[in-house]
Amino acid sequence: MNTTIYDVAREASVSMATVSRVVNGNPNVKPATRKKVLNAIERLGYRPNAVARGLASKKTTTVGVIIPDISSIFFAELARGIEDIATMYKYNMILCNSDQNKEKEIHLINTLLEKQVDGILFMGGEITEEHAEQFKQASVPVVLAATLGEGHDIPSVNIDYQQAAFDAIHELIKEGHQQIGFISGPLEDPMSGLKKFNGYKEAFSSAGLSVREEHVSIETYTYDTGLESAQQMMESEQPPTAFFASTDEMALGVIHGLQDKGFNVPEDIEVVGFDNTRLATMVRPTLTTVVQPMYDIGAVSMRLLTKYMSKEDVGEHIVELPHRIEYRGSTRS
Amino acid sequence: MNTTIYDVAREASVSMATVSRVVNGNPNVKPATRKKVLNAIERLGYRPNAVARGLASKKTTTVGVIIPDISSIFFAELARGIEDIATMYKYNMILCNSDQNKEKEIHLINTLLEKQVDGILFMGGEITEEHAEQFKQASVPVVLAATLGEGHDIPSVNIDYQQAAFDAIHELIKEGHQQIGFISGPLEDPMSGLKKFNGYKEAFSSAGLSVREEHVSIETYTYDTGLESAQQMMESEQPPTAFFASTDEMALGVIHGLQDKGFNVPEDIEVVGFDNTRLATMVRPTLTTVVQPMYDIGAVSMRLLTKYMSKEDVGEHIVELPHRIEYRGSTRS
DNA sequence: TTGTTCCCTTGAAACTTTTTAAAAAAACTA
DNA sequence: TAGTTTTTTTAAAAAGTTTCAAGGGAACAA
Repeated sequence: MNTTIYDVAREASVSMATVSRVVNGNPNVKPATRKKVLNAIERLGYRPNAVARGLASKKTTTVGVIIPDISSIFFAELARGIEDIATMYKYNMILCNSDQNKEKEIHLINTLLEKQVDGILFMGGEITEEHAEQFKQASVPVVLAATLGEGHDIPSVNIDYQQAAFDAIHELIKEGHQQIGFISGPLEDPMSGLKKFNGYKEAFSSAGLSVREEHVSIETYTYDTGLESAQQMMESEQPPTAFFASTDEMALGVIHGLQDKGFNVPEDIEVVGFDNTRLATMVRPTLTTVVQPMYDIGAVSMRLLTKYMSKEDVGEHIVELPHRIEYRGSTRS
Repeated sequence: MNTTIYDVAREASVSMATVSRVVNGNPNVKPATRKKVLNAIERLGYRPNAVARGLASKKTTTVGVIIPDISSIFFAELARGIEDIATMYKYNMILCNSDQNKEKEIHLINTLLEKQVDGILFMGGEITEEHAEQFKQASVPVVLAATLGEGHDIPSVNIDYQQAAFDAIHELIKEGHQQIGFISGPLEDPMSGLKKFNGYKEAFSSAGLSVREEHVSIETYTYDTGLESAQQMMESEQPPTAFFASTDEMALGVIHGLQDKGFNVPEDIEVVGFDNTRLATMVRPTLTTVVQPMYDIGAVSMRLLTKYMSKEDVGEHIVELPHRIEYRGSTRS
């Protein structure tokens, strides 16, 4: 049997309430008493029971984190940002993989609420009505990280994906490219898919160019897709002279697909990625990419959540972090 | 205020005990009563409070996972294996980053025990006396994943790192190499450092060769170190004709370092990595590497932990999973 | 038909460990 | 010495689980 606050109280001949005060650093304790209690704690090797504390105080100092896939380099980096800030504010995190599966997501939200987490940090694809409904009823704050909650007025931290994609494509067009391959996964993912595609289209139309359907690949967000799609597009009648990929991993695929077919990057064809994961410098040529500050998004969203949890005043609920383009070897400029 | 089991009891005009039985699937409840209770639960939108349940039952269905760095591609993959199995057995995981810092590790163990986790899955570098002491006093089972607990008799799941490194080096020697660069981080890390270095030395001595000091780089486990160390070694009087790197990330560094200096891989120089992370196929040439089944190590170790937690019989406490070499483009054979 | 036994359900109450509000005691001040 | 203030204690509350006992029938024997 573990020693409880009650044992400590007896050992120090005080009441449990006093022990509780000492443990929680409440200043209304006479120094002599505090010392007595501290000694007893030491002697008995007392370790407070956070579950009982949670029940009594209705605070668990634990947050729930729902993430599509922790083994993805992108989300892993985000998670690290989250955890660092959580630790800083003395929270622990229960981490759950959802695979962006709606059933799982809803189920996880419920599990986390049962466990009485003090807040939820959600990463995912689409936020449906049902999601929004769950969040509304949640009784604890919810923050979205790298996830768009458009039209649902849910606190979130993102960059402007459309603008970011626009900037990248715009830059390529400015360099003289007219045929630019767009390599992406499903558009149902608003952040990785739709927004970037919109940015792509916007850049084209604002330059008076029209999008060629055969230069748009909407498959899966994988290296292999990047590789295959790029090769396929190079077979088309009017092959692209540059590529934009939704993720760095896809961009690596594109580069290798091109190299395998004998093209030189960036001399023959330029390639731009998205995210600036560690992969970007682990490829030859190194990858020019749109910088999405993953770690910061995680950190900022967690910080936002801590504010909600301690009922601090929050300025803007919808945070948009800055983005930029990091020029490396896969482009000429 | 949330609805409690008490509210449900009143609504269904039964006692809390009966509600508890229904919620927990206890069969000793008349179907009619069960239905009444289920209806009441539905009507009130009752959601059991896992904290109260944890206090009463002394089980939290939560495990603690201590990991050096979740943003590392290697550990992220392991974590995914852990979480999948945890989910399968209805556990959640509290994930904590330790940065392999001993103070942090000890502190995290204590925090997790305070939170009354049902078990701990530990990943780290060295297991010191103090670690072993903590684990012994822990009152809940502890399993090491991809972490050596030599001499401490702690359950663990690993591959035979020394043998694996031996196999790789042995193979290179068999192909005629006599000068083989060894690129590693600190040897304090038993698994990534020491064991592999021992395998390297063993392979050399068993072939009657002697290790050249200038062909051994012990720096940090990073891409940049791989890159720089490889380049440096190529300057040495008798440059290596092959490289073995402790991690895939370092191996990528090696390959790019060599390529940047104008060497061809594998024609001029062969390179072998370790781990078989997703990186291995995201480089040109693709990377020949020792396969360490990260996902499986995570999954198996979590499964082992579930057995301990439910007091099942466990056969072998120290599990050693098989390894093999995956031949790809960075070697000639 | 009545009495006894046994099983199935159910409820009452104890228990889990801590926080916290209210009350009491102690210490200090004027 | 009365009045404050500070410190400490008492006891309730948090939301469940679990043990034990008892009620209600059913089945069976007499």
